[in-house]
Amino acid sequence: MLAAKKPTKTLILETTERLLAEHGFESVSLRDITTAADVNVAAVNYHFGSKEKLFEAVQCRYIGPINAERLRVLEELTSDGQVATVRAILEAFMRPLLTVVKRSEMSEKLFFKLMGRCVMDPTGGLPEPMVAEFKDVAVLFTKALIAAAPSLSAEMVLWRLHFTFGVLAQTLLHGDLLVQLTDGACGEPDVETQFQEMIEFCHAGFVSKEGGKR
Amino acid sequence: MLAAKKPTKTLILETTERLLAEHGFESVSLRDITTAADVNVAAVNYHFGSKEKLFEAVQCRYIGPINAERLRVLEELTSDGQVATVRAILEAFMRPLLTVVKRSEMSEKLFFKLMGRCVMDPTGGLPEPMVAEFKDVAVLFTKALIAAAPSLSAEMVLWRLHFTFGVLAQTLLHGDLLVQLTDGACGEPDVETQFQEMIEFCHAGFVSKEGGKR
DNA sequence: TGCTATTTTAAGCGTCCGCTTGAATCGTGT
DNA sequence: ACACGATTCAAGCGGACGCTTAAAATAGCA
Repeated sequence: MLAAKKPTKTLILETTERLLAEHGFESVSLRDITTAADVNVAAVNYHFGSKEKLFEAVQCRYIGPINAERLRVLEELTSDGQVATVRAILEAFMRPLLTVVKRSEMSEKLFFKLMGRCVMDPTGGLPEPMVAEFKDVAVLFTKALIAAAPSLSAEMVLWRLHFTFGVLAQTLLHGDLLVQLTDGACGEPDVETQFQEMIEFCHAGFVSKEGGKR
Repeated sequence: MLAAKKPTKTLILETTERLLAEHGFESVSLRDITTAADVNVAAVNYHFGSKEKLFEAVQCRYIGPINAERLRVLEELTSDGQVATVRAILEAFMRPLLTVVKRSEMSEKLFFKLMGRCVMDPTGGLPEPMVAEFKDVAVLFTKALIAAAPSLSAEMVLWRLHFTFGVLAQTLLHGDLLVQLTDGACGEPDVETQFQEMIEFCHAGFVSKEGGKR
C-alpha cells in the first residue's frame, strides 16, 4: 500500500471539484459525489454541514488565491505611480489563472472548467465574500484600464472589459470544444499559447479606435 | 373580455420561454411551468409528450430562423464570387439575432438570455437537428473568414471565431449585468449600439496582426 | 487494556421530481 | 338533444433528492 489513504474530507472535496468541473453545479447530486468518492452520504453533512457549504468550499478554494494574485500583480504594475499598459493589465487579470493552476494538483483542463463554472454556472451566485472580492478586483482593474486608455470613455472601458470577461469565460469553459469539434484541425495549443492568443485578441479589441458613443 | 384566451399549448410554450430565460434549463421544473401558466401538470405531457420535448420546442423555435437568416445574409455577401470583409461577415453572424427578436413577441432582454442559455446552458446539449445546423453555419462562416483574412492561418481564424462566440454569449447572457453592477454608470445602451460595440471589439481582435503561431 | 471523542455506517424521514391514469368537462357536428 | 373526439382535471405512482438519526466502528490516549 504505497498511496496513503486520503482523509474523507479531502476525498469529498476533490471528488466534488472533479464532478462540478465535468457536469456543472446544477446537475451534481450529493449521491453522485458520495458514490464517486466511495464514502457514506452522511459524511458530507458531517464534514461540511450541507451540500451548499460543500459547494462554497469548492468555490472559495481557488478563487480567493486567484483574485489575491490579480491584485498583487496589478499593484506591482502601478506601484510607483506609473501608468501600466492595457496589455500588462489584461495579463495581470488573466495570468493568475495559470499561476494558481500550477500550484494546484488539478489538471489544467478540469481546473479551467471549474473556474469557468464558478463564475458562470451557479443560479444562486457565488458566496457573498467571493462576490465582494470580485467587486474589489473589478473596481481596481477598471480604474487602471481607464488610466491606461485615456482616449476611451469610462463607459467604453466597462463594456470592453465586459467583452473580455466573455472571451475568458468561453476559453475556460469551452477551451476543449474547438479542438474536438474540428478533430484537432485548430491545433492543440498549450495553455500558455492559448492565453497569449486570448490576450492579443482582447488587447486589440480594447484599444480599437473605432466605436464609442455615437 | 378583450384579450382572447390563448390556447393552452401556446400558454405553456411562452411561459416556458420566460422561465427558462430567467432561471436556466437546469432549474426549471414542470411544476414551476404549470403553476406559472396556471394549467394542469398533465397538460404538458398531453401537448408536448415530455418535459424534454417541450424544451426542445423552445430551443428550436427561434434558433432555426436565426441560423437560416445567418446563412441567407452570408450567401448574399459572397454571391457573385466576391470576397466579403471580416466586418461584414461578423455582422452577418450577429445581426440575425436582432432581426429575429424584432419579429418575435418577446422582450429583447428575455430573448437574448434565452438564446444565450440555449447555446451555453443545457447539460445534454441542443437537439440533434440544431447541432447539425450550427455545424453548417460554423463551417460556412469559417470558410468565409479564412478567405476574408488571408494573412491569418486557418487555426488562428478558428480560435478568434471561438473568442467571438465568447463575446456574443457574454453579451446575450449577461448584457444586463454590467448595467446593474455599475448602477447605470456604463450607460444603458440600446441593443443596436451594444451590437455595434460588440462587432467593433471582435473585428479589431480578429484582424490584429500580432499573435499567431510562435 | 479501558475510556472517551471522533468518525463512519445503514436506514429512513419528508419533499419534490417527471409522468401516468381514469374520470370529468368541453366543443362541435349531426 | 345526442354522441363523440379533444381537452382538462385531481390524484397518485415510483424514484431521486437533501438531510437526519442512532448505533457501530475507529482512533488516540490513560
